[in-house]
Amino acid sequence: MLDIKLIREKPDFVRQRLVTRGAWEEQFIDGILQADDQRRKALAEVETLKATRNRVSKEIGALMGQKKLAEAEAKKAETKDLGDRIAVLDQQAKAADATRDEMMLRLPNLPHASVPLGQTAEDNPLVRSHGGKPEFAFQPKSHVELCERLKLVDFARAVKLSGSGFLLYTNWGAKLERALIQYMLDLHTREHGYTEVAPPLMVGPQCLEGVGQFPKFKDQYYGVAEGNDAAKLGHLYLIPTAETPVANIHREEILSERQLPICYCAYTPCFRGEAGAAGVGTRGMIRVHQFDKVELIKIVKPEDGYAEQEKMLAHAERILQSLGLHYRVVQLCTGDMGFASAKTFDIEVWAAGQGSYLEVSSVSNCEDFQARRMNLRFKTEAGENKFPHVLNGSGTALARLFVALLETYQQADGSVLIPPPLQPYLQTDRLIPQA
RNA sequence: GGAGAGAUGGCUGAGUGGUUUAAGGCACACGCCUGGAAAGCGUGCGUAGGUAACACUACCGUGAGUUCAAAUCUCACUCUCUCCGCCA
Repeated sequence: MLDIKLIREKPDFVRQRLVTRGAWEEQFIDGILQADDQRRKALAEVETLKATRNRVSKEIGALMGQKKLAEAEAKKAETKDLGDRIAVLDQQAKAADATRDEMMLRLPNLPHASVPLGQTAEDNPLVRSHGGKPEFAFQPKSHVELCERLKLVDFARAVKLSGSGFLLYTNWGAKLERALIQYMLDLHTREHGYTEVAPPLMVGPQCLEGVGQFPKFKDQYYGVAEGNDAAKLGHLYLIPTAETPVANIHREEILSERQLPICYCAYTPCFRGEAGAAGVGTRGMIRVHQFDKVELIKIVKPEDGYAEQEKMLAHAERILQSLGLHYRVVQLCTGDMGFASAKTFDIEVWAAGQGSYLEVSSVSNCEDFQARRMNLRFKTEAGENKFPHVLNGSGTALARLFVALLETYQQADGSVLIPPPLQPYLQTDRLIPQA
């Protein structure tokens, strides 16, 4: 959520920044200002009336104490109709408040001044590239073929269980998935200073609203019902990312400055309806309804926000570097950024079988946008309450990383080499085709 | 699912209609005292809106209601704890 004071004082600046994102929501600004004005006018009036009422009520109390009942009754008559006017104005202020907030929740974050202007992913500048594309003396295979030959994923039976867009990892596939998760958690907790958490996989709507997934993208997530009670549908949602529960851990709290920065990492499955994404049925593991991810979350002082984002990006890159994968980092342009983000870097790993780069990480600083929505604050040494910056980054997403590993390390004989960091977890240095 | 108890500021804990616009304690900050510290003493110390600054307004789980006046009375809901049942 944006600061209402900023909208009030610099509406044109806010409008202009929103337009750089291609956000049609800038049209809400006039409505917000109008509702805000109505709210403030109603409040100013009703507060004066309440002050009067409080004063007279106190006088009545004093008169009753002195047994001056007649005078007390006279005073009561005096304030009799005050209550009705207060009720009406209270109602007006509340209605204006609700109208304002509903629109405020629909405004995306403002891009940081350093974010390049652009409309689509085509306009995202390359930041850097690491390693080079692996070269093969043979035609590299797609992960789908490799998975089938190595019996790592049973695509057909997953469909039988849950429909398209789900994966059934088998044998070494399941082990490789688990090894990757554990390797990444170990690296981030041991060497990058993150505290591991294992959050709930179902959350209430306030968490989705807190990080900015609601209300705009409400139709993209899985709501769950308890038993056959359809009335309970929508009380809980399957998390689309660990960001949803983990960023909300300290919602509605006032942290002390000494606690910052708070750094969490979490492994969770992620559930996404991907409504509107044409042909989820894209063969393979690249776009699925459920995938695993190790997520990084930081809550930091505003002045540290962007330095911490660089560090988080380096932490995610370290995973790919240590696994010997070729990747590139791009910065998202204004038009391609997510709803809550002020500045985002994506990491894309090279998938030789696809002949393309796959997004495996997105590292965003949401500044105080989410903190405002969650009412998450910290108290400075000077005793002032401020909103911290909240950062999230994938470190990294599985499925696609799995794809890149297989396609990068495939050999002419159909086997796949396991890079050294994963060997202790798997107790093998290669996967060999099954009979 | 059944029965009971409860929800007050960072914590603890008083408060059953009007000097409570939340007592006392702990913790915290500053000062005095001290060679230094502890103890002791003094001052300050919730959140948000509002103001140049005051004033003022709201908030005692949430939402409605009664009243001139609600932490306090009424109703509904939510959550927590204890016991029972079912269950991995």
